[in-house]
Amino acid sequence: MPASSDTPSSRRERPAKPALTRAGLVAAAVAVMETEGLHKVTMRRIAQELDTGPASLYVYVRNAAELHAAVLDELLGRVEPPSEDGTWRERLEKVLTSYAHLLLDRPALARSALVARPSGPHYLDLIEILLALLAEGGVPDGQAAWGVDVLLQHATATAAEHAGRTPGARDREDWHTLETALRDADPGTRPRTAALSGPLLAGPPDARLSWAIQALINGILHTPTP
Amino acid sequence: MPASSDTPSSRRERPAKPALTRAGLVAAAVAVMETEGLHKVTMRRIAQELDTGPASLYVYVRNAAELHAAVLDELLGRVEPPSEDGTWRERLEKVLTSYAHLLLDRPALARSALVARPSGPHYLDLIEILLALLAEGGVPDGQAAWGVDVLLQHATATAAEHAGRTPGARDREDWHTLETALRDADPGTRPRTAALSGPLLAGPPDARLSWAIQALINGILHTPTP
DNA sequence: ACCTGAACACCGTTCAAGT
DNA sequence: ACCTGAACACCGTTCAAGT
Repeated sequence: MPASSDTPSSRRERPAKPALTRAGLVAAAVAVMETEGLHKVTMRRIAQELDTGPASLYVYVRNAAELHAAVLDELLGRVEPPSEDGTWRERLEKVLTSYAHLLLDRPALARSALVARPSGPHYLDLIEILLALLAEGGVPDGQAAWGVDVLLQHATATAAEHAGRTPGARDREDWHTLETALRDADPGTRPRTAALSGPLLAGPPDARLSWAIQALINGILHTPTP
Repeated sequence: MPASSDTPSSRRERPAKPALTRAGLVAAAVAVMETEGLHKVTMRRIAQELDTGPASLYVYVRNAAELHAAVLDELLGRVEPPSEDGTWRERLEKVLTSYAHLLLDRPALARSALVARPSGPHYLDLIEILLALLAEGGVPDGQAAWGVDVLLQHATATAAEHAGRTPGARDREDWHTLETALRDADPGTRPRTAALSGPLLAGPPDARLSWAIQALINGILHTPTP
């Protein structure tokens, strides 16, 4: 620990540049993500945060994508573990909802989770938890294995999808465009869309997520693998 | 028009720079995407293709994301319409499979489809088709409306997910990392994962997609909306 | 081994100026 | 109105050189 030779708060109160480690790098990246969003988690920005040049980071991380993946896994550590009481279905829904909300609050991370192939320890923990709950519900092994993928994929995609809907977001317009396109569908050429524009757009995200999770569970439970 | 003082096919046979239009811009973008991939569809690259500067494109398109969305919608026009024969389930699966394969062949586009909020005419056509098929199957309106979202989301996410698995891909490693992480799961700490690592990884993409679509349909069919 | 300054090869977007 | 050169403010990654 070389953080020794400093007189009490010398130059500008900076806490004596700690040695660079992978953990420190990831921690800095998480901090920047929480305060400024994932789009600021760039090699250059994090390097600056750590008082070095971008080239230095490549000692600990293969590329920028790997850094984003590490940030994601860090966050996955905050998924709430299954509660003690309730049916397996309720507990399963709770875990997935907790996961979804984590991402719902971090739009850009949700989008990156969809595109990255997570493989960190916290992601593996999450898979184990979901498999255990499905086993508890008596879901056959093969269906459980394939089902976990579908469940996580849906929760992630939903978070990424609704991420743009928040007040201050850049891409609110995209939503508005789709909304009006559906609402203004011509009953002549697109009758079903016109008739269902209400339900297509209706429902708070939470209600839709909850319904989708239950529908997914029902499907997984009742559809044998080949 | 300063392109006048040319003798028949002067300088390098270039076919007399056609007037710029939105359609021409999108066509150029689609061409570049098909030949070089979406990551080459940048404002600068397309501008170069059209013999102009990047600033000129902003007359027809608000930003790069809108250009990508236009390319996506163009491609959605190639989804196969439902066949005449077969049950509604079979026809529904075929449409979704056709959609998924379109994206499976274009990794980067699949990823962008997941993150963009499509609202083009071809996307609306697709929604109409899916709603009609679900109606034919007797799926209640509310469930059909919410179900369409889940079905499209799954097909898109699956395409994006398996996109990286192709031979020449950059991110093959991501897959390999997850694969070995699952296969090497410690039976002590992650027993379910260790036991199911086979099924978790098994199955050709087509079989998994087909199973998931059927599971989704079953779930949608048997889960009433609130 | 670890670290880094500097460079390479790109981006998207804006804006003042031209036609 | 439409178009554009040039600039602004960024990127990721590599590499030769330093310690």
